[in-house]
Amino acid sequence: MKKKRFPKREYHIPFFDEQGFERKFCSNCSEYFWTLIPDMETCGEATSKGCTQYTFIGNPPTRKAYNLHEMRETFLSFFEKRGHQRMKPYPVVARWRDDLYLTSASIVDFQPYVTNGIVPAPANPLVISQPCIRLIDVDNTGPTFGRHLTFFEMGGHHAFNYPDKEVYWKDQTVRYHHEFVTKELGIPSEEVIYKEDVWSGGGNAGPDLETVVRGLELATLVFMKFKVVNGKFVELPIRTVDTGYGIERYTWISRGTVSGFHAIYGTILDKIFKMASFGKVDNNLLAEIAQVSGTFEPGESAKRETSWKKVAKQVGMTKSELIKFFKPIETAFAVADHTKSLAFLLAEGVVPSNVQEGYLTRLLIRRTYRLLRALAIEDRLDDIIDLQIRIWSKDFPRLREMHKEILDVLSVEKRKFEDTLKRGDALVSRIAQNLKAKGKRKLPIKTLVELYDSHGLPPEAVRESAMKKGITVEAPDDFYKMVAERHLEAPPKEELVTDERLDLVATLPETQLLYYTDSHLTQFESRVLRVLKKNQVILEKTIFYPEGGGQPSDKGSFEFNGEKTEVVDVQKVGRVVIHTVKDPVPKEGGKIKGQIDWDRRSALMRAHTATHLIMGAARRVLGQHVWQTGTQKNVEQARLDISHYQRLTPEEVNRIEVLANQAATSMIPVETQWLPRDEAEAEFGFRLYQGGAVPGKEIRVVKVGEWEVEACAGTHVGNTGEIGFIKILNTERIQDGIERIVYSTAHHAVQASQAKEKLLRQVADTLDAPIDKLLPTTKRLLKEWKEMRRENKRLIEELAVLESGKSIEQTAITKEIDGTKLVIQKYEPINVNRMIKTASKITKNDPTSVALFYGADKKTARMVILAGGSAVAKGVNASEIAKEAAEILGGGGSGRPEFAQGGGTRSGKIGVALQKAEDRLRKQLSITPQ
RNA sequence: GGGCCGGUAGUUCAGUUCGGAAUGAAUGCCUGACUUGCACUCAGGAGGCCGCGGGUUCAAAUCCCGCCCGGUCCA
Repeated sequence: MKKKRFPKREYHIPFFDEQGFERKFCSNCSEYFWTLIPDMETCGEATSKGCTQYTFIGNPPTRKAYNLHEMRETFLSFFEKRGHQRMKPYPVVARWRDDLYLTSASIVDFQPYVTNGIVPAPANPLVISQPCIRLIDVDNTGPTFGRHLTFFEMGGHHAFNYPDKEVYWKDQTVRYHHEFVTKELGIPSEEVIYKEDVWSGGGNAGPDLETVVRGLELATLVFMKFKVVNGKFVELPIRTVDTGYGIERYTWISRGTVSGFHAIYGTILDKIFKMASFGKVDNNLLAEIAQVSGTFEPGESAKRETSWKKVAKQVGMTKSELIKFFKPIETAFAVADHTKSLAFLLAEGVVPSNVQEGYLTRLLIRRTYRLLRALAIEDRLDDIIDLQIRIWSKDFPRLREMHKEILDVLSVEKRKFEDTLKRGDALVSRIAQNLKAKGKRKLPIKTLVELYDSHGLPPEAVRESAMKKGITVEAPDDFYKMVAERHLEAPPKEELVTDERLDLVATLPETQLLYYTDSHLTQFESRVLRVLKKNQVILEKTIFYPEGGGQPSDKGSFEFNGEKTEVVDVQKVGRVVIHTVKDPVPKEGGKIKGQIDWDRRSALMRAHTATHLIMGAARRVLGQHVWQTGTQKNVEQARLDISHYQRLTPEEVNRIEVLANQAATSMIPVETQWLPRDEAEAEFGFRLYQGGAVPGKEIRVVKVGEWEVEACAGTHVGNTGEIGFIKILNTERIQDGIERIVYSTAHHAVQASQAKEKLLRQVADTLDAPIDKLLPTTKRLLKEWKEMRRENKRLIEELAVLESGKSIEQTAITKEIDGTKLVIQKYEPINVNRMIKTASKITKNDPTSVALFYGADKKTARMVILAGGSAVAKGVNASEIAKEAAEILGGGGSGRPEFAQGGGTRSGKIGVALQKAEDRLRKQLSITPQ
């Protein structure tokens, strides 16, 4: 595949000519780059293709050494002094976006509304140091000595160039960067290389320059100017300067330490080393490896192997020597990084679960746990997280605020994983035991895949357990591909529903939304603007709320020209509200008088506001990690799904219910207002986005006093007092980490309580006990029932003993057939259990006997045949007898030679069946030579 | 949101493929023997709505459908 390239002119800026930069072609990696050194042959980046090595280890090019805090501050104030407004960092969880879970770059903060022009930039130009999490680099964190991290800060200075307002573009961007690294940091100009590249992501693209110093890429200067449409580049109206300065990498290069982790995590890394009892690490050797670590190819395991070999050769070690030395260090590196990611994720209130960012977090926790286990310090996870919180909360105080919750969530999650591993160990042991019993020594690949997919056991864990039982485990290279294949059978269906009505309404004016002007309007008049197919009516204005935000649409009626029609559904398409009506349909241009079903609407409004109250209550009871993950309001009941890391206890539910009702009876006014997006975010924070990402320039903020503030498009009561009464009916676990709360309001809540009371009364009536004695009565009945059952069992046993003795001879027909005693006995009413027990006793007492017991009523006939040991030895086969005799009864039968049963519906034929059984028995005895 | 695995004695699990006695196993518990006592060992015993509700069948822990609960993988 040929690499997409932009022509030279996209990169050729006046600054390069002014300074004497020349464009060169790297003979090694075939990339173009700009440099001040005329005879430079390779690009100067320490890539896996081996263009060069790192030359800053032990020899930093900057004027002084910075720590992370200093480097961030230096970066921010440098740009602040040059006209950029400093922005506060956004959360690492991108709640304002529905296309991303985590903040992976500084530009993410301003997408899509700023970059597509819907919302003006909060400042222009601006500068920010944005904490980012990139789990895509999880495998490369460690082996590349700090080049890859799951957690890093991206320094970004951004400029948004509008058609009518140019801020700055390529030339100035490069000038800023160059000034920063040379003047501010003191790196000599000729040490700075600018590599040409093509950037694309998130549907946008543009040329970019990677800046490289002494082998290490430090920043990427992206000039976002295209939109990718069907694989082609289309010019964007707004051109965005999107720069990414790796604050950690600048810190590293300024210190010249043996790894980036040493530069960023100094004391934390020391402590991890100490916990893992590393002793003295040979830093000279480590530095040697670090210098060539650019060779390390990010990516899958096959490439990794060759990378190890290459690195080993360069430092003059064998591969296994290298691994033995470096593997634990690499693991400690990854631990330092991952635990920082975790601290930030959990501080944002992410709850580990099996969905969305919760799942990513769970994977990271489990991975970290395994790394710690490899170092034999899995019990120190808390201590390390604690260190991270202490160190970084100086710059990010939220970490400190969430300290307790972070550790709580972590301990629950850790316990869950330990349980999984313990269960897994037992399971693998049993499987291994079975394999050994069958004389096998290898675990089948299929089992290995299933253990991972169904039980969450990675191959290493399986190997560990299986080895103890002497079973070997080999994981194929394409193991995870095989896991993926198991999921291929049901490919996720991709539905791309484009509403064709969007085109139809595009030319129409925006519908005036009267339900926002006054949510308590019940009637209105409007002109009919347009009538579409299928009775779809568009008005100038409406009080009908269209379905959205978990709130169903209003219903009601239109009156026009003395006629009346029913409104059955209301949807919002684009900026227009579409009412679906029954017949008759009003005419375009005519007037209608509309009325909504107020009982329905007011119930929905109460439910919606109640949802906000419960949300506020849940957060107060359970903690700051509680977020809304879904909601649905209906007239009779509503539900709210929230993130929480444990099952809700009945006590917690009661407390939530009490708090929510207190909020309701406190008569809190509900205020709604439209605010510019950035203003709303600034005032209320990202907690606004409970219902997920909200589109648009202005967002509607619904504020219930100090209780709860959310961005919400729904209709609400004017005062919480209107809700009256909230009753939580039920809670259930939707996913791991997501609890659903179901509730009703006002008279629906009363009705729901009454329904439960009715049930209770019915139970009481059935048991003929008063309600307040229900519990002891039920307990007593259950106890008695158990006793009776036991007594019944005992009696059958006792009866069997008695009957199998002398007494049976008085009632049963006994026949002597060739030394075998056939005992035929009738049991009515049919009691199979009793037949079996008695027959069993008889054949045990007298092994020469065969018991043929039967019973029949109007509907069915049953037979039980048991043969004693010596009868079986003579050739008696009860199973055959049962089968043949039961056929006559129109049913079937089977069993073993000494025990069988059968039956059928033709109970009238029982006599014939018995005869058949006896015939068969005679035959069995006669054909056996004796 | 989709897939997979599981729910049987207080606990950990066999048994479900192919319907036919839960003589279930281990451990824990109780009683007794041994012992100064404990532990060990031995003998005996108690302990099961086979997750819930339907269906099929002469017969369901087992097959089918629905639900509940837990685990896990993927997006």
